[in-house]
Amino acid sequence: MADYSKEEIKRIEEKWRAAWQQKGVYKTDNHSDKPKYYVLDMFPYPSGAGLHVGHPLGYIASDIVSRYKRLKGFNVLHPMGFDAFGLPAEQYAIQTGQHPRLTTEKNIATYIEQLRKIGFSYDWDRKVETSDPSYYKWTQWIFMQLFNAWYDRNTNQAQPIAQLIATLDKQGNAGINAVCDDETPAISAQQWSAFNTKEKEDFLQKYRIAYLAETMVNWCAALGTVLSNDEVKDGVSERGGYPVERIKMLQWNMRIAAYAERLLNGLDTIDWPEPVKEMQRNWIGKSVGCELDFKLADGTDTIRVFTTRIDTIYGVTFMVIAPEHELVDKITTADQRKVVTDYVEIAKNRSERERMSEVKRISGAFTGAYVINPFNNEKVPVWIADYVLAGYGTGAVMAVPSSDTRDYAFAKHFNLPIVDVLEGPTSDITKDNFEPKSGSMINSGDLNGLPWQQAIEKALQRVETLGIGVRKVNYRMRDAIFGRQRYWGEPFPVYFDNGIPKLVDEKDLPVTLPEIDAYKPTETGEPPLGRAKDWTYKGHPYELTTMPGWAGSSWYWFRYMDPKNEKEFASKEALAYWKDVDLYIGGSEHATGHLLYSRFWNKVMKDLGYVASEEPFKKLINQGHIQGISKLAYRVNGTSKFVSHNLRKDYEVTPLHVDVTFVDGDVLDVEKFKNWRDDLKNIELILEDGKYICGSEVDKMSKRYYNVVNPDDMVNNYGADTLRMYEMFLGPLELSKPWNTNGIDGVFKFLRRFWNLFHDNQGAFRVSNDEPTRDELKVLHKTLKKIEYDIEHFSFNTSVSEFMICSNELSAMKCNKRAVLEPLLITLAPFAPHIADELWEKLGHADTILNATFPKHNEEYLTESSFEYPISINGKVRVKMNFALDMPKDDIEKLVIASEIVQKWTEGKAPKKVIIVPGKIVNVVI
RNA sequence: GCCAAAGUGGCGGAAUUGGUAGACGCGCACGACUCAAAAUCGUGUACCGAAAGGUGUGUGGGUUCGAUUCCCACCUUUGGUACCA
Repeated sequence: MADYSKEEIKRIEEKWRAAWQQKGVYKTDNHSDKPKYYVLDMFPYPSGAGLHVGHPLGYIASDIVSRYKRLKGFNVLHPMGFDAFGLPAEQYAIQTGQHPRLTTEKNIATYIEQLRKIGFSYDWDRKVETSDPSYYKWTQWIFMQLFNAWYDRNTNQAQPIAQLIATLDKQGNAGINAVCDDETPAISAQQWSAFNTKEKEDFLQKYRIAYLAETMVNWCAALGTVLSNDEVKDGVSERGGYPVERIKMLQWNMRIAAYAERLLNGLDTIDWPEPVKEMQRNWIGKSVGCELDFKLADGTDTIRVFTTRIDTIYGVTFMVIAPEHELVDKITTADQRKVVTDYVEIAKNRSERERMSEVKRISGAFTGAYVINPFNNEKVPVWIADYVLAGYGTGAVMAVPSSDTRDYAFAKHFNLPIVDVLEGPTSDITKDNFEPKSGSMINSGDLNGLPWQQAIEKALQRVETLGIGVRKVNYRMRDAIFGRQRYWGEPFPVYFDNGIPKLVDEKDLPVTLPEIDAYKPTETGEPPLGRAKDWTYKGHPYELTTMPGWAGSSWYWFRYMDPKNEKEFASKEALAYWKDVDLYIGGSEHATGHLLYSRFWNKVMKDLGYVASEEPFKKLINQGHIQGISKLAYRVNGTSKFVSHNLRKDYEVTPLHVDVTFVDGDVLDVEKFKNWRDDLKNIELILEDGKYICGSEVDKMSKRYYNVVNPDDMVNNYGADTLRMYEMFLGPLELSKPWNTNGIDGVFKFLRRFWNLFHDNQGAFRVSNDEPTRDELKVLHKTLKKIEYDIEHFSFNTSVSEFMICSNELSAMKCNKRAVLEPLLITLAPFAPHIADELWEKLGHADTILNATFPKHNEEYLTESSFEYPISINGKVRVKMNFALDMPKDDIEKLVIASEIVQKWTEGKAPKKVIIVPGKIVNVVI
């Protein structure tokens, strides 16, 4: 006899997971007549804490879509792998000496077992691990392609470096329109050929997409490595929260800025959440304007500024240059020298963090120099201030205090003149409604009277005619730093021959990580790889930094297409068949990191002819985060006493995170708590009503807060099917929400009720072959329609509701008919695969339900001949009346007006108006 | 500060194009079964009111026969961003 009991669930679920594995039902073929569908999850970093209930949220959703698409006749690729290089394993290695590979492998094994228990339809034969040499061989290979490429603005794509060299041989760099370093000089073919090997390579580095350069980097001393901009949050490292400072260093970089415009335009072609697109747009930060020269009043030099508001040039009352600007020293006058030097010194030593926390503080110094405004020949003073950044534009701005809030604040603070140049209702900077992009020009010579947009164009033309500047587009996005002074990452396929960086031969890939004695920098401050003994290539030293975490994840979706290929990163056929990812599910925290870098690498690989699509991920969905509910106990400061939640106001207390497994509701299990740690053995508790009540707060689910809920426990208690459906039932996929198990019983009961539809009171399987009634068919087809609609719209919480409604209705009808239950079971299979295959087998099918066909709903069963109209009076529903759907409006109106209830409200008078919306509503206006 | 998303019962949430607000589930209450409890099943459950009725989707206004849905202003929460000229 088979109840849907705890024991039976365990038996069923294990039975099917074993059967699926043994039969290889999730193996995906690269050859098929069926249309392809590629569903991808953002692969996890395998942390030591294991999977918590938040991780599977997106995986369950993608698994439902995968299974649904398969039932719909698609050949579905649904792989999983691991982003296995990363800092935590290395930090652990530094502390314990344990090789990060061992930690990582152990964690991956845990993850796989946890994932297996939830019944995902991953094709594990396609698993990738970024730290596996057979994988990072190809990460290195792609790096080599990037090293051997430059960006040609004429064709607007990356080109082989050999082609650039050929041009340099022939004509120097004249006529080359490339994205390259700013200070790249113009050279002739003669100069080029006169270069020695080192000079040639140094010159090429200014063009390569992967290149070495002295750049300002975010140096994190505590982690002993540099970090990319997206790894730094609020001046501290995103992982660990250590301070970060800006220093100059020779580093590997990626010329992602070359792709700024294409990365921006591509956003309009992909189906991604608008907030993510917006974040990428902001990150790219395009601004259109011009650069123009201001001559110094003494005629010695010119200072070039970048502005987007050339229309306001008559309002320029001073100029500001960055403290790091190259002309600071030169133009500063003798009597201002001390002030300026002092200021530069302070600005230099202010850490990034201080600068950020002191955004509101206004500081600066006058250089003593003046420049001439080329439009009106007026003399304006030149200041230095750290609100002007050296790295953006030209590091100099023409200050217009009447239309820029920062310039305004600066002018107010130092008592500098302000000249209004815009006139309009929102053009006054002293008013709250100030809007810089509004109004028409005043006090602006021949620009007077023009709206600001037209004034920009006219002023631009004048700049061009005078030959003092050019139109210019600037991007906020910088090139990405690509090296890390760490051990646990991909080694570069690069060695140094007399200081010249060279690529290893392709046949010598992969360059594997050498074994070292300790996972920290050398005594001389070199990266950990400096410890490797005899680690050379043909007698030359290797590059000692490793690639950043995002290297391996910037192309992994291609590897899944053909994961075992030893000759190519993926075969041409596999790439041609799978093309790109149809659905990508993951967290929005990757908006400006992984998702941008992946688009970048994809575009380079497309330019070089390796892949076909311009964009890697056609549709993206951000799943929300499941937060943890932390439990708090309150230690009375300086004592070994803990006070219960509601009494804590009377004491000075420090909250302590308590392991959530010690707490039932709000009540602390005192014994477990005391036995938790040695320092808690002898504590004294101040109770309320004889209990210790804990406080709660919502935190990230993390080991650190002792609030992690493990999916294994949920699977043991309720089964994987219940866990899967419950996570979907919690609410919309995109929403973040704290984990609580309050509603899980409801989902469990639903599955049992569903099971019971197939069984009699004694638990015997009993399904009848009788013809279903029209009502039963209506329930069935209504459900089929709704479930299909919901899956197509990624609204899984409402599908679970619909299943519940359907099973409630069929239970009430005591329907156990095969013709109804069988199609219903197929629609449930993507959500609850274990119970589905079990019942499918009991229905007499030899093959798994995965190979069934998703049933089509039939509108015929859903059409009604009549409708129960809500009759509202002045918009409030008062009564319901049933009318045939084809009844003429006039007849409905007569019957409604004549009805007792309406008569009561109208008091016999004729209503002002009667609105009848067929099939929807009747509204009587009185 | 700026950009984006979101505010609906005791709780999670539903309402697909402007058309019955609160589906579904949890919780709670009552009832059945039971010596009893658990489990299970059934009934009820936005708020005020005995009822008639009234009030209700963050707040205030507007458009409309009709607004959770559209428009304007504001408040709150969450995420992103940090002087980008």
